[in-house]
Amino acid sequence: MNTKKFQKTADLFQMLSHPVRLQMMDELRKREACVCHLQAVTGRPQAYISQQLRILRDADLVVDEKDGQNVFYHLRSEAVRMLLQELLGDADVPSHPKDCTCPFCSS
Amino acid sequence: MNTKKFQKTADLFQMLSHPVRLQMMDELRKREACVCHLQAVTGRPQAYISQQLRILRDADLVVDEKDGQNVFYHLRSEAVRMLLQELLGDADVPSHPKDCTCPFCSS
DNA sequence: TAAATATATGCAGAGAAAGATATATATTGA
DNA sequence: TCAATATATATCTTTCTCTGCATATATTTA
Repeated sequence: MNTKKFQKTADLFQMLSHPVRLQMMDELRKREACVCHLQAVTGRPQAYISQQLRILRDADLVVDEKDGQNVFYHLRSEAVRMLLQELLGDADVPSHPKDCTCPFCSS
Repeated sequence: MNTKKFQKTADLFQMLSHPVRLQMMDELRKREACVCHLQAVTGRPQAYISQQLRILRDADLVVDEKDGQNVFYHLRSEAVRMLLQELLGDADVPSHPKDCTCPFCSS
């Protein structure tokens, strides 16, 4: 059935139709980031970020990579990166929130 | 606030995260189409199609143009057309359902 | 003019899905 | 042990989706 093709595409759009997930992915296209960084950037609690990351991981939109204490996430799909590029414009420089203790922010 | 940028983009994705609306837009990128054509293509009742078209119209994704008895819709945003191109592939030839009485199908 | 057709719109209700929040526990590494 | 993270669960609220039905309007045709 052709319906499946549209359903699959609709599911992808569903993943992306979420302001916080979008903000997280926008941050991720600047540079890989750990949970605490995304916490600081979005102002959301850790459990919330973890939940959204799991949703993104289950949808194959991000990949995680453990490095010592931290788990760093980065975008997986080049197509999604291009989508974000088209709709959000060029990637900004990475945020540098004061209340983030990740290696990037504390250095 | 930056939140608005993500919200706006999320709203666009929300519009697109709907299989029937996607199917309708997929048909529209092949050729302009009237309500009855989209009815035949999707197998949905007229009121349903009109409702979804209004949602798409309110989101500036489609434009309507009256021609005699029929109202023809076409895609408005080139960016959305490119999105569909990227995610759904090349546009197919227009559908030609038997139970459609529109000028294109009855000729 | 009367009837048929195409379309738009509104409303109501039911069910499903999504979102936010809080909490508790487990794992792992420094 | 502490800090970072993952995961599970529960609840509450909101939004979406679909359907059905009724109606209004404009246009075309008989």
